[in-house]
Amino acid sequence: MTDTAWLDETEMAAWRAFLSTSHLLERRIEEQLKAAAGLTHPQYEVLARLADAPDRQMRMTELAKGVVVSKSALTYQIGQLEKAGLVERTTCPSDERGVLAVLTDAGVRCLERVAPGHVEVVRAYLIDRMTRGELETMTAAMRKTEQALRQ
Amino acid sequence: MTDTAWLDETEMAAWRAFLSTSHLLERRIEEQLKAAAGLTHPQYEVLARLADAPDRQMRMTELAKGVVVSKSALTYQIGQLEKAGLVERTTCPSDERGVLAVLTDAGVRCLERVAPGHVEVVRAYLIDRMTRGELETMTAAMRKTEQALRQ
DNA sequence: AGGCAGTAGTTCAGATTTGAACCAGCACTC
DNA sequence: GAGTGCTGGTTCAAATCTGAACTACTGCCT
Repeated sequence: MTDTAWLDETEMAAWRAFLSTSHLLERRIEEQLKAAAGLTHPQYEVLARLADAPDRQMRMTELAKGVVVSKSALTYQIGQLEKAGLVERTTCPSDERGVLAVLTDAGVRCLERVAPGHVEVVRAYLIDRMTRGELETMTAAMRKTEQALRQ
Repeated sequence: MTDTAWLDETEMAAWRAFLSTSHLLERRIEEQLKAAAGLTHPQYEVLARLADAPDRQMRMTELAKGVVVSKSALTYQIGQLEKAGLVERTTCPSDERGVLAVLTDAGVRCLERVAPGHVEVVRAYLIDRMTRGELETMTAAMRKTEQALRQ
């Protein structure tokens, strides 16, 4: 415990920049989605993931892992989206205890309506401010961390 | 609204990687801090910022901006840290409405005790997985976004 | 001085998140 | 085919976050 490998200037700057930026961006996205459609960011992510999935449906646990929220948070959010008519629950045919979240037609339309504004923000603040090279470098770096954190 | 500039493969991959990674890392850090000292990540950040500040003290608003939380969240967290004896509140001498959050000696000791483990995680999952070049590239990219988001 | 817009913090209500406890169904063993 | 351990989701209580009032003080402007 005595020989801690502290972060040097460069490393600390990198960490702080990463941390602040991710929080600031999260905030901005949340604000935009709330204003545009009354959605939270996790809710949007759920819709987006489902839209990409085969048959527009996914298992709860799989979805939770993709969106990176706890199982209980997902249960809650799917409940909200269900109330809003954007998602439906079905019991999984192959596994009786499983639940499939299915994107409804209303959900598809909602996503189509909201996506442009959302992408706009992601682009304006993050993507379009990087060169192609930076983009690829960052992705590579993020992927390494992501992989490590997913075990 | 018809001509949305969607994200191409590379851009989408970058965005997804960034998003997932930041959430996963946040989760891991939160878990580590909770286990090691019963602190939340924002709480740790408050202590760390104060430790770096002249006289180990900072104005509430300034601190809130640094840590990237709402003013009310900071009020709450400072309350918690105060209960734990790690921080104290002082009224600002130059501005009667202002409040200074001051790190106590106990706060310093707590930070000294917790910091190594925290840095360890940041290093193990993020910093040490990047080359120096990647580190610098990422920092540059993050800084651009950060600056844009801070107006 | 007196008034007034703006800033600093707090309070408050409402929404969301998390981990732990829990129930049910699957899968494997003996 | 009963027993056992695991996995999938939900429920629950507690903690935290946010934005919207609200109060108090500052700094100008006249």
